[in-house]
Amino acid sequence: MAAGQGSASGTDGQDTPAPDVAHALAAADARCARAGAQLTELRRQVLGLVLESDQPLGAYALLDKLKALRPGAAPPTVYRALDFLLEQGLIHKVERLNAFVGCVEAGHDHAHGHDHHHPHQFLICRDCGTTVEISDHAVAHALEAAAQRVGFTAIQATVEIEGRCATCSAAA
Amino acid sequence: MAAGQGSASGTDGQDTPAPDVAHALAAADARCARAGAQLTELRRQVLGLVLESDQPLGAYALLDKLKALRPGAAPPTVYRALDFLLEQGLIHKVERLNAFVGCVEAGHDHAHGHDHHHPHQFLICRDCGTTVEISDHAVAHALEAAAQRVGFTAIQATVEIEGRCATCSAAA
DNA sequence: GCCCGCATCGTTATACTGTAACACACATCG
DNA sequence: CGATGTGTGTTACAGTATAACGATGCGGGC
Repeated sequence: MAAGQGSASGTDGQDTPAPDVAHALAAADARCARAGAQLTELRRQVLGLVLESDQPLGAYALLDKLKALRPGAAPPTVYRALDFLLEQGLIHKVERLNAFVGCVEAGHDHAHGHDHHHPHQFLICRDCGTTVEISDHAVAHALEAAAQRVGFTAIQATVEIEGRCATCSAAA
Repeated sequence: MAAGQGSASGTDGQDTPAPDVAHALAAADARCARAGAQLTELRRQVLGLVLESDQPLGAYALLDKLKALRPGAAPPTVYRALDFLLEQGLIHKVERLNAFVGCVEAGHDHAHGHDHHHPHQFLICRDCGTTVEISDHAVAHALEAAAQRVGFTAIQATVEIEGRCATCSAAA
Protein backbone atom coordinates (compact mmCIF):
# COMPACT_ATOMS: atom_id res chain seq x y z
CA MET A 1 0.00 0.00 0.00
CA ALA A 2 1.57 3.14 1.20
CA ALA A 3 3.35 3.58 -2.11
CA GLY A 4 0.81 6.20 -2.95
CA GLN A 5 2.82 9.34 -2.64
CA GLY A 6 5.09 9.76 -5.57
CA SER A 7 4.72 8.48 -9.10
CA ALA A 8 1.04 9.07 -9.27
CA SER A 9 0.02 7.74 -12.66
CA GLY A 10 2.47 9.08 -15.13
CA THR A 11 0.90 12.48 -15.01
CA ASP A 12 3.34 14.77 -16.74
CA GLY A 13 7.05 15.01 -16.90
CA GLN A 14 7.15 16.31 -13.39
CA ASP A 15 7.20 13.37 -11.07
CA THR A 16 7.57 14.83 -7.65
CA PRO A 17 8.01 12.43 -4.81
CA ALA A 18 7.05 15.60 -3.05
CA PRO A 19 8.51 16.06 0.36
CA ASP A 20 6.33 19.17 0.22
CA VAL A 21 3.29 16.99 0.33
CA ALA A 22 4.56 15.05 3.30
CA HIS A 23 5.31 18.29 5.08
CA ALA A 24 1.93 19.73 4.23
CA LEU A 25 0.23 16.61 5.50
CA ALA A 26 2.12 16.86 8.77
CA ALA A 27 1.09 20.49 9.08
CA ALA A 28 -2.47 19.52 8.34
CA ASP A 29 -2.28 16.97 11.11
CA ALA A 30 -1.15 19.58 13.60
CA ARG A 31 -3.78 21.99 12.44
CA CYS A 32 -6.59 19.50 12.77
CA ALA A 33 -5.34 18.42 16.17
CA ARG A 34 -5.48 22.02 17.36
CA ALA A 35 -8.94 22.43 15.90
CA GLY A 36 -10.16 19.20 17.44
CA ALA A 37 -10.89 17.79 14.01
CA GLN A 38 -10.00 14.33 12.80
CA LEU A 39 -7.82 14.04 9.75
CA THR A 40 -8.81 10.48 9.03
CA GLU A 41 -7.16 8.16 6.55
CA LEU A 42 -9.71 8.96 3.87
CA ARG A 43 -9.39 12.69 4.36
CA ARG A 44 -5.65 12.45 4.38
CA GLN A 45 -5.69 10.48 1.17
CA VAL A 46 -7.89 13.03 -0.55
CA LEU A 47 -5.77 15.88 0.75
CA GLY A 48 -2.69 14.07 -0.48
CA LEU A 49 -4.16 13.70 -3.95
CA VAL A 50 -5.07 17.37 -4.09
CA LEU A 51 -1.63 18.39 -2.90
CA GLU A 52 0.15 16.12 -5.35
CA SER A 53 -1.46 17.85 -8.27
CA ASP A 54 0.03 21.17 -9.19
CA GLN A 55 -3.23 22.10 -10.82
CA PRO A 56 -6.84 22.16 -9.67
CA LEU A 57 -8.58 18.83 -9.66
CA GLY A 58 -12.28 18.29 -10.21
CA ALA A 59 -14.18 16.17 -7.75
CA TYR A 60 -14.59 13.35 -10.22
CA ALA A 61 -10.99 13.44 -11.35
CA LEU A 62 -10.16 13.16 -7.69
CA LEU A 63 -12.61 10.32 -7.37
CA ASP A 64 -10.89 8.45 -10.16
CA LYS A 65 -7.56 8.79 -8.46
CA LEU A 66 -9.03 7.88 -5.13
CA LYS A 67 -10.46 4.69 -6.54
CA ALA A 68 -6.93 3.41 -6.94
CA LEU A 69 -6.56 3.63 -3.18
CA ARG A 70 -10.17 2.86 -2.30
CA PRO A 71 -11.97 0.74 -4.85
CA GLY A 72 -15.37 1.38 -3.33
CA ALA A 73 -15.13 5.15 -3.47
CA ALA A 74 -18.21 6.97 -4.70
CA PRO A 75 -19.09 10.65 -5.18
CA PRO A 76 -20.15 11.21 -1.58
CA THR A 77 -16.87 9.73 -0.44
CA VAL A 78 -14.86 12.44 -2.08
CA TYR A 79 -17.34 15.25 -1.56
CA ARG A 80 -17.51 14.63 2.16
CA ALA A 81 -13.77 14.64 2.42
CA LEU A 82 -13.60 17.82 0.37
CA ASP A 83 -16.19 19.50 2.58
CA PHE A 84 -14.14 18.68 5.61
CA LEU A 85 -10.93 19.93 4.06
CA LEU A 86 -12.63 23.13 2.95
CA GLU A 87 -13.95 23.73 6.44
CA GLN A 88 -10.51 23.25 7.86
CA GLY A 89 -9.07 25.60 5.31
CA LEU A 90 -6.71 22.94 4.03
CA ILE A 91 -7.94 23.27 0.47
CA HIS A 92 -9.78 25.87 -1.56
CA LYS A 93 -12.29 25.59 -4.33
CA VAL A 94 -11.81 27.36 -7.64
CA GLU A 95 -15.38 28.22 -8.49
CA ARG A 96 -14.77 28.99 -12.11
CA LEU A 97 -13.28 25.56 -12.65
CA ASN A 98 -15.36 23.55 -10.23
CA ALA A 99 -12.07 22.26 -8.98
CA PHE A 100 -10.02 22.08 -5.82
CA VAL A 101 -6.48 23.02 -4.87
CA GLY A 102 -4.36 22.68 -1.78
CA CYS A 103 -4.12 25.83 0.27
CA VAL A 104 -0.81 27.62 -0.06
CA GLU A 105 -0.83 28.66 3.56
CA ALA A 106 -1.80 25.32 4.98
CA GLY A 107 1.86 24.48 5.28
CA HIS A 108 2.66 27.55 7.33
CA ASP A 109 2.73 27.15 11.02
CA HIS A 110 0.72 29.98 12.41
CA ALA A 111 0.51 30.87 16.01
CA HIS A 112 -2.53 29.17 17.36
CA GLY A 113 -5.64 31.27 17.32
CA HIS A 114 -5.34 31.76 13.60
CA ASP A 115 -6.99 28.61 12.45
CA HIS A 116 -9.40 29.97 9.95
CA HIS A 117 -9.53 30.86 6.36
CA HIS A 118 -7.05 33.37 5.12
CA PRO A 119 -7.75 35.77 2.28
CA HIS A 120 -6.65 34.29 -1.00
CA GLN A 121 -6.96 34.95 -4.70
CA PHE A 122 -6.53 32.82 -7.76
CA LEU A 123 -4.84 33.74 -11.01
CA ILE A 124 -6.09 31.59 -13.86
CA CYS A 125 -4.30 31.67 -17.21
CA ARG A 126 -6.61 31.55 -20.19
CA ASP A 127 -3.96 30.07 -22.42
CA CYS A 128 -2.38 27.30 -20.41
CA GLY A 129 -4.94 26.91 -17.67
CA THR A 130 -2.35 27.25 -14.96
CA THR A 131 -3.86 28.35 -11.70
CA VAL A 132 -1.84 30.10 -9.02
CA GLU A 133 -2.94 31.10 -5.57
CA ILE A 134 -1.77 34.33 -4.01
CA SER A 135 -2.63 36.00 -0.75
CA ASP A 136 -2.56 39.72 -1.30
CA HIS A 137 -3.41 41.87 1.68
CA ALA A 138 -4.01 45.01 -0.34
CA VAL A 139 -6.73 43.17 -2.21
CA ALA A 140 -8.19 41.89 1.03
CA HIS A 141 -8.27 45.38 2.45
CA ALA A 142 -9.84 46.84 -0.67
CA LEU A 143 -12.54 44.20 -0.53
CA GLU A 144 -13.20 44.83 3.13
CA ALA A 145 -13.38 48.58 2.53
CA ALA A 146 -15.69 48.21 -0.44
CA ALA A 147 -18.03 46.02 1.55
CA GLN A 148 -18.10 48.34 4.55
CA ARG A 149 -18.84 51.25 2.28
CA VAL A 150 -22.27 49.75 1.68
CA GLY A 151 -22.75 48.46 5.21
CA PHE A 152 -21.87 44.90 4.32
CA THR A 153 -19.91 42.73 6.72
CA ALA A 154 -17.51 40.59 4.73
CA ILE A 155 -16.79 37.11 6.01
CA GLN A 156 -15.15 35.40 3.10
CA ALA A 157 -14.31 36.37 -0.46
CA THR A 158 -13.96 34.44 -3.67
CA VAL A 159 -11.48 36.18 -5.96
CA GLU A 160 -10.52 34.61 -9.25
CA ILE A 161 -8.60 36.65 -11.78
CA GLU A 162 -8.60 35.41 -15.33
CA GLY A 163 -5.89 36.51 -17.69
CA ARG A 164 -2.50 35.56 -19.06
CA CYS A 165 0.35 34.23 -17.00
CA ALA A 166 3.89 35.55 -17.36
CA THR A 167 4.99 32.57 -19.44
CA CYS A 168 2.15 32.81 -21.89
CA SER A 169 2.49 36.58 -22.09
CA ALA A 170 6.13 36.20 -23.03
CA ALA A 171 5.27 33.55 -25.61
CA ALA A 172 2.77 35.86 -27.25
CA MET B 1 -50.14 36.77 -27.42
CA ALA B 2 -51.74 36.92 -24.02
CA ALA B 3 -48.69 35.64 -22.30
CA GLY B 4 -49.08 37.67 -19.15
CA GLN B 5 -46.10 38.34 -16.99
CA GLY B 6 -48.03 38.54 -13.82
CA SER B 7 -48.04 42.08 -12.66
CA ALA B 8 -48.26 44.79 -15.21
CA SER B 9 -51.16 44.98 -17.52
CA GLY B 10 -53.31 47.56 -19.09
CA THR B 11 -50.64 48.91 -21.35
CA ASP B 12 -51.03 47.90 -24.90
CA GLY B 13 -48.93 45.21 -26.47
CA GLN B 14 -45.90 45.78 -24.29
CA ASP B 15 -46.10 43.89 -21.04
CA THR B 16 -43.23 45.38 -19.11
CA PRO B 17 -43.73 45.88 -15.41
CA ALA B 18 -40.63 47.92 -14.74
CA PRO B 19 -39.61 50.98 -16.67
CA ASP B 20 -36.08 50.15 -15.54
CA VAL B 21 -36.25 46.96 -17.51
CA ALA B 22 -37.55 48.71 -20.58
CA HIS B 23 -34.76 51.23 -20.31
CA ALA B 24 -32.15 48.56 -19.81
CA LEU B 25 -33.46 46.67 -22.80
CA ALA B 26 -33.24 49.78 -24.92
CA ALA B 27 -29.68 50.34 -23.75
CA ALA B 28 -28.90 46.74 -24.54
CA ASP B 29 -30.24 47.27 -28.02
CA ALA B 30 -27.98 50.23 -28.57
CA ARG B 31 -25.03 48.38 -27.17
CA CYS B 32 -25.55 45.36 -29.38
CA ALA B 33 -26.05 47.57 -32.40
CA ARG B 34 -22.71 49.24 -31.73
CA ALA B 35 -21.05 45.87 -31.25
CA GLY B 36 -22.57 44.47 -34.40
CA ALA B 37 -24.39 41.83 -32.39
CA GLN B 38 -27.99 40.79 -32.76
CA LEU B 39 -30.24 41.09 -29.75
CA THR B 40 -32.85 38.72 -31.09
CA GLU B 41 -36.29 38.16 -29.66
CA LEU B 42 -35.15 35.13 -27.68
CA ARG B 43 -32.16 36.91 -26.25
CA ARG B 44 -34.21 39.92 -25.39
CA GLN B 45 -36.74 37.73 -23.63
CA VAL B 46 -34.07 36.03 -21.56
CA LEU B 47 -32.45 39.34 -20.74
CA GLY B 48 -35.84 40.69 -19.74
CA LEU B 49 -36.41 37.78 -17.40
CA VAL B 50 -33.01 38.24 -15.79
CA LEU B 51 -33.57 41.96 -15.39
CA GLU B 52 -37.04 41.53 -13.93
CA SER B 53 -35.69 39.48 -11.09
CA ASP B 54 -34.03 41.43 -8.34
CA GLN B 55 -32.11 38.33 -7.39
CA PRO B 56 -29.89 35.92 -9.29
CA LEU B 57 -31.71 33.34 -11.33
CA GLY B 58 -30.43 29.88 -12.10
CA ALA B 59 -30.47 28.70 -15.69
CA TYR B 60 -33.27 26.26 -15.03
CA ALA B 61 -35.36 28.74 -13.09
CA LEU B 62 -34.92 30.97 -16.09
CA LEU B 63 -35.88 28.12 -18.34
CA ASP B 64 -39.12 27.62 -16.42
CA LYS B 65 -40.02 31.27 -16.82
CA LEU B 66 -39.02 31.24 -20.43
CA LYS B 67 -41.31 28.30 -21.12
CA ALA B 68 -44.25 30.58 -20.47
CA LEU B 69 -43.15 32.66 -23.43
CA ARG B 70 -41.70 29.83 -25.48
CA PRO B 71 -43.26 26.45 -24.81
CA GLY B 72 -40.57 24.58 -26.67
CA ALA B 73 -37.67 26.03 -24.70
CA ALA B 74 -34.98 23.56 -23.63
CA PRO B 75 -31.70 23.92 -21.73
CA PRO B 76 -29.66 24.86 -24.80
CA THR B 77 -32.19 27.56 -25.59
CA VAL B 78 -31.49 29.41 -22.39
CA TYR B 79 -27.79 28.60 -22.17
CA ARG B 80 -27.13 29.92 -25.63
CA ALA B 81 -28.92 33.11 -24.86
CA LEU B 82 -27.02 33.42 -21.58
CA ASP B 83 -23.71 32.87 -23.35
CA PHE B 84 -24.51 35.65 -25.75
CA LEU B 85 -25.58 38.03 -22.99
CA LEU B 86 -22.46 37.24 -20.99
CA GLU B 87 -20.27 37.93 -24.00
CA GLN B 88 -21.99 41.24 -24.53
CA GLY B 89 -21.56 42.09 -20.87
CA LEU B 90 -25.30 42.51 -20.43
CA ILE B 91 -25.46 40.02 -17.60
CA HIS B 92 -23.02 38.50 -15.14
CA LYS B 93 -22.78 35.08 -13.62
CA VAL B 94 -22.57 34.59 -9.88
CA GLU B 95 -20.30 31.57 -9.73
CA ARG B 96 -21.04 30.67 -6.17
CA LEU B 97 -24.74 30.47 -6.92
CA ASN B 98 -24.62 29.17 -10.47
CA ALA B 99 -26.95 32.00 -11.22
CA PHE B 100 -27.20 35.05 -13.43
CA VAL B 101 -27.98 38.71 -12.84
CA GLY B 102 -28.43 41.71 -15.04
CA CYS B 103 -25.40 43.94 -15.19
CA VAL B 104 -25.76 47.13 -13.18
CA GLU B 105 -23.86 49.14 -15.73
CA ALA B 106 -25.67 47.85 -18.75
CA GLY B 107 -28.21 50.60 -18.30
CA HIS B 108 -25.65 53.35 -18.25
CA ASP B 109 -24.98 55.09 -21.46
CA HIS B 110 -21.27 55.13 -21.85
CA ALA B 111 -19.44 56.93 -24.49
CA HIS B 112 -19.02 54.48 -27.28
CA GLY B 113 -15.76 52.67 -27.24
CA HIS B 114 -16.53 51.24 -23.83
CA ASP B 115 -18.30 48.13 -24.92
CA HIS B 116 -16.55 45.56 -22.87
CA HIS B 117 -16.81 44.14 -19.43
CA HIS B 118 -16.47 46.46 -16.51
CA PRO B 119 -15.00 45.45 -13.17
CA HIS B 120 -17.70 44.29 -10.82
CA GLN B 121 -18.07 42.57 -7.49
CA PHE B 122 -20.88 40.74 -5.79
CA LEU B 123 -21.91 40.95 -2.16
CA ILE B 124 -23.84 37.87 -1.11
CA CYS B 125 -25.63 37.82 2.23
CA ARG B 126 -25.40 34.52 4.07
CA ASP B 127 -28.60 35.13 5.97
CA CYS B 128 -31.08 36.39 3.42
CA GLY B 129 -29.31 35.41 0.23
CA THR B 130 -29.58 38.91 -1.18
CA THR B 131 -27.00 39.56 -3.84
CA VAL B 132 -25.84 43.05 -4.71
CA GLU B 133 -23.47 44.08 -7.44
CA ILE B 134 -21.03 46.89 -6.92
CA SER B 135 -18.30 48.30 -9.10
CA ASP B 136 -15.47 49.40 -6.88
CA HIS B 137 -12.45 50.85 -8.61
CA ALA B 138 -10.17 50.53 -5.62
CA VAL B 139 -10.80 46.80 -5.67
CA ALA B 140 -10.19 46.68 -9.38
CA HIS B 141 -6.89 48.49 -8.98
CA ALA B 142 -5.78 46.29 -6.13
CA LEU B 143 -6.52 43.22 -8.23
CA GLU B 144 -4.66 44.62 -11.18
CA ALA B 145 -1.69 45.50 -8.99
CA ALA B 146 -1.62 42.12 -7.31
CA ALA B 147 -1.66 40.39 -10.66
CA GLN B 148 1.09 42.53 -12.12
CA ARG B 149 3.22 41.90 -9.08
CA VAL B 150 3.57 38.31 -10.26
CA GLY B 151 3.75 39.09 -13.95
CA PHE B 152 0.16 38.18 -14.59
CA THR B 153 -1.96 40.12 -17.06
CA ALA B 154 -5.48 40.39 -15.71
CA ILE B 155 -8.33 40.35 -18.18
CA GLN B 156 -11.36 39.73 -16.08
CA ALA B 157 -11.96 39.09 -12.40
CA THR B 158 -14.62 37.19 -10.51
CA VAL B 159 -15.11 38.74 -7.08
CA GLU B 160 -17.81 37.44 -4.78
CA ILE B 161 -17.85 38.55 -1.18
CA GLU B 162 -19.86 36.47 1.23
CA GLY B 163 -21.03 37.96 4.50
CA ARG B 164 -23.90 39.78 6.09
CA CYS B 165 -25.86 42.60 4.54
CA ALA B 166 -26.68 45.78 6.42
CA THR B 167 -30.24 44.71 7.10
CA CYS B 168 -29.33 41.32 8.49
CA SER B 169 -26.49 42.83 10.51
CA ALA B 170 -28.91 45.24 12.11
CA ALA B 171 -31.37 42.45 12.82
CA ALA B 172 -28.69 40.49 14.62
C1' DG C 1 -33.83 33.25 -59.74
C1' DC C 2 -30.58 29.98 -57.54
C1' DC C 3 -27.09 28.31 -54.62
C1' DC C 4 -24.21 28.82 -50.80
C1' DG C 5 -22.51 30.11 -46.34
C1' DC C 6 -23.57 31.88 -41.97
C1' DA C 7 -25.97 32.68 -37.67
C1' DT C 8 -29.83 31.47 -35.01
C1' DC C 9 -32.85 28.39 -33.03
C1' DG C 10 -35.33 23.67 -32.19
C1' DT C 11 -34.69 19.14 -30.53
C1' DT C 12 -32.81 15.02 -28.43
C1' DA C 13 -29.67 12.98 -25.77
C1' DT C 14 -25.99 12.92 -22.62
C1' DA C 15 -22.14 14.50 -19.70
C1' DC C 16 -20.65 16.72 -15.63
C1' DT C 17 -21.29 18.36 -10.76
C1' DG C 18 -23.26 17.74 -6.37
C1' DT C 19 -26.68 15.77 -2.57
C1' DA C 20 -30.30 13.08 -0.11
C1' DA C 21 -31.16 9.24 2.39
C1' DC C 22 -30.35 5.19 4.68
C1' DA C 23 -27.24 1.46 6.64
C1' DC C 24 -23.23 -0.06 9.09
C1' DA C 25 -19.07 0.24 12.10
C1' DC C 26 -17.02 1.99 15.94
C1' DA C 27 -16.17 4.84 19.96
C1' DT C 28 -17.77 7.22 24.02
C1' DC C 29 -20.68 7.79 27.89
C1' DG C 30 -24.37 7.08 31.18
C1' DC D 1 -26.42 -2.80 27.89
C1' DG D 2 -28.52 1.04 25.31
C1' DA D 3 -27.97 5.78 23.59
C1' DT D 4 -25.58 9.04 21.04
C1' DG D 5 -22.22 10.94 17.69
C1' DT D 6 -19.04 10.71 13.99
C1' DG D 7 -17.23 8.72 9.96
C1' DT D 8 -17.92 5.85 6.07
C1' DG D 9 -20.29 2.68 2.45
C1' DT D 10 -23.88 2.47 -0.75
C1' DT D 11 -27.78 3.53 -3.78
C1' DA D 12 -30.28 6.66 -5.99
C1' DC D 13 -31.25 11.06 -7.53
C1' DA D 14 -31.16 16.28 -8.29
C1' DG D 15 -29.07 20.19 -10.49
C1' DT D 16 -25.95 22.24 -13.97
C1' DA D 17 -24.20 22.36 -18.60
C1' DT D 18 -22.97 20.81 -23.28
C1' DA D 19 -22.68 17.82 -27.70
C1' DA D 20 -24.63 16.87 -31.86
C1' DC D 21 -27.68 17.21 -35.59
C1' DG D 22 -31.51 19.28 -38.09
C1' DA D 23 -34.36 23.19 -39.67
C1' DT D 24 -35.05 27.91 -40.74
C1' DG D 25 -34.02 32.43 -42.41
C1' DC D 26 -31.16 35.90 -44.37
C1' DG D 27 -27.46 38.09 -47.27
C1' DG D 28 -24.08 37.80 -51.06
C1' DG D 29 -22.25 36.07 -55.51
C1' DC D 30 -23.37 33.80 -59.89
